[in-house]
Amino acid sequence: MKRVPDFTKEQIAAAQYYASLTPPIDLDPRIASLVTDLIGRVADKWTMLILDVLAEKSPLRFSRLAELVEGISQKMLTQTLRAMERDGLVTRTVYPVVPPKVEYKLTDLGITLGAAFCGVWVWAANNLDAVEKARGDFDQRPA
Amino acid sequence: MKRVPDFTKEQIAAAQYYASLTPPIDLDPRIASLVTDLIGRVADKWTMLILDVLAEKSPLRFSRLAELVEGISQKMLTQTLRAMERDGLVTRTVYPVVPPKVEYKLTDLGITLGAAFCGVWVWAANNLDAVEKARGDFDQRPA
DNA sequence: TTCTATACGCACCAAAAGGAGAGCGTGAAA
DNA sequence: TTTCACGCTCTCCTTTTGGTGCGTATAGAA
Repeated sequence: MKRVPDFTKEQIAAAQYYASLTPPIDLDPRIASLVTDLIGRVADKWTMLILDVLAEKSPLRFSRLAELVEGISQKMLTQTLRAMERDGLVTRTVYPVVPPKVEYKLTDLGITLGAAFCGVWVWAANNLDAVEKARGDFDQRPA
Repeated sequence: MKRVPDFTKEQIAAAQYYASLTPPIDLDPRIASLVTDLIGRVADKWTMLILDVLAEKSPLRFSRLAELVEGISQKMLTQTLRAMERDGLVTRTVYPVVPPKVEYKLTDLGITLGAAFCGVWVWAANNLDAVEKARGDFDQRPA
């Protein structure tokens, strides 16, 4: 995630090769659309970022999360955490003390999703320069 | 992607184990924020779906893409394709014929991004039931 | 001559996302 | 007695997103 695991280029290449060679298994279109929906839900900026900080440090209280997830508003934090809880990605534990104390923690499901996203973080970190260059070239181009 | 490659549970587990054990490499925060932005750009519903169909079939003309990416409007298709082109994920080739013919094709960069997202598709396909169950349980819970 | 196919750009509008800020309950500290 | 901490919720309000429909250029077919 923000910590980039040291997959070697060989490992990444192998994974890509693997994916490219695998014969397509076409899913039941009903399932495919459910998967698509789920991806839409889960491939969300704030979800990814929260997943990231919770993967690094867990459990975390609400206010601590608000500090660590840079730029998130209270509203979005609450909203996203609720959705993640509903999807079974985090647990929410309320301690009946005053002032209130609530702890958030990744479930096993959440951890595996974090691992799955890891590939995208790695890609982004590795290809940042390429993307920036592409953008520069594109913007330079005549209309 | 929509075709689910047959990673075994063991391979996925290995990848997760790998990611969990890797010591954190904290990035330059400036880079981290760029990566975050890039993720936000790229982890978009339509981008992922377009990436998906282009990974399966390429090159594709605009109107063919519009048919294959279910539910996308012309406007969103144009917009997303332009952004992807700018980011260096697809190439756009215009044939000066009439009626116009334009072909879109993934670049190498686009292909590797598709491979990176593959993990998320696999996760979604594998954990669809778990998520649905979690949602059911959550919705059943008393307020 | 009229019609069609193609890949858009543009203007308009409705809906949704998301930010800012106020309020709330309560026990302990000052 | 006032203040503060914490984790929210609720109410505005602005910004963004995204859909719809119309216009356009032009060679060839009918």
